[in-house]
Amino acid sequence: MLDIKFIRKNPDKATELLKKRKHDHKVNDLLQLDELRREKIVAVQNLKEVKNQKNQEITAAKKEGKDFSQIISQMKDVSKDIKTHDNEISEIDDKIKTSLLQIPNIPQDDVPVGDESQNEIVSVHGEEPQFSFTPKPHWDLGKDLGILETERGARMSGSGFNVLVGAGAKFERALINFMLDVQTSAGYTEVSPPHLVLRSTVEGSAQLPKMEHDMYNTQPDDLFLIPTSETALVNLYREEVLPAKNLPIRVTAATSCFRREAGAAGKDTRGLLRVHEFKKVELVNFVAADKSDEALQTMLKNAEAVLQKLNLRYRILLLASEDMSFASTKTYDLEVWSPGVDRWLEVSSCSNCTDYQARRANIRYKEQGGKPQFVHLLNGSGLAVPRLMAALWETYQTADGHISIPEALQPYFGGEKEI
RNA sequence: GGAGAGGUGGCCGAGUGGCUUAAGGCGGCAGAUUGCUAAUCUGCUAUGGUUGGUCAACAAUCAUCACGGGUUCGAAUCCCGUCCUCUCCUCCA
Repeated sequence: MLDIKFIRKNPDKATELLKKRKHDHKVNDLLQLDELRREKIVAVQNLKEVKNQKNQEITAAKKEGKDFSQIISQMKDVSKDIKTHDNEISEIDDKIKTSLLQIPNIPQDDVPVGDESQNEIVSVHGEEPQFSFTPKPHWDLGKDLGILETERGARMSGSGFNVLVGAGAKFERALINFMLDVQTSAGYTEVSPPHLVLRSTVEGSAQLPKMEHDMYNTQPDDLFLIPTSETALVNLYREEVLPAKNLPIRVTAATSCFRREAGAAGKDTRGLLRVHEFKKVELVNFVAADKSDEALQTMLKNAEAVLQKLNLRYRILLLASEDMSFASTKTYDLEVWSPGVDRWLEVSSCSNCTDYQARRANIRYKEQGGKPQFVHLLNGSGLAVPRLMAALWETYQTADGHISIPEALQPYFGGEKEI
């Protein structure tokens, strides 16, 4: 969430910046609540001061054996007033919090304004692969080679679920190990978090209440299946004050991700393009407030490294203000070229969320002798497995319907060169 | 799942209704002293909110003893609920 002090001091600026996201929030209503809250606090604070004084008088009187019944009868009313005010304040607090949670983060100055048609292509890398034949889409390759079972997956779990078999399953495992090795040698610490998390954890990473219907919830314990390991990783240090010398903290995790994708049925869902359960290597950075711009560039390079080592054609997009996720101030997407489906596929999204998530999850850092302040959080994929695998299969397919193993992956594949 | 014990500041640990603006210790910071990497002494030691201020140092004030309710003029302390930790039993990859 945003800092209400920022909104209080710059209401016009805040409104203007949020317009970039097509977010028409009633900032004035929020500020009125804020003012009311402060009035109430001043009032109740004075009452409590009286209460504390009188309590001391009672203590003294009792010690000296004097009568203090009159003070007590005065205090009954004061205490009642305090309770009334406190209740009102906590109601106002709830409203303010709800309001703040509906306000997205503010885009940075160099973010293009508008919807996804305004996304900027920053750069395109690698050559378009050439074929002497018509390249197959990955679902045909997978089916013909017996390594991807979409029908059997759907039979056991419904549409949007698939089964990898034999070399397909091995390919996925090789890819994950490869990507984790790339990121850990780039300085990331590997983490294996839970896949089920508490409601409060999901709230901490800003996915509730907005995303509730996009997530799988389990009963009777009310645990949520993580839609991305970002959910777990961001919460690693919730409610903590980190020593500044420990920063930056860079963590990576390979986890399954679970998404209901409600409303997306039928759209770009074939094969591995959009599934309910998939594996992804995630990158999360906790950095000092003045280091997050730089960290975003580094994180983008970390994600790109995977595509480069696999010799894939890809491009970098700078997302427009309305296309970014709620918490982000600036987001780069990585899209890989997938010749069989003849499309660019999104395999990573790297965002600088500044202090937006940290304020909500209360993650701070502190210089020795300094004051705590909120860390800046960045997250990015490094990368999402199914679409990357689709692009690899399609790019590396051979005329006789096989798939050659990219050189970088061969060590993870027992030295084999072809499926 | 069953039985029991517990949750107090950065850490240890006292505290069974007002004398706690949380004792004492450890650690940390600053200073004093000492002929040396030690000892001793003194002071300081959290977070958040609100108000005042050249919104920066700071000052005042309120809140915070796992969390949320309740009883009371008054709660770290009593009552209820929740969460977590430990021990034993049960179960189990």
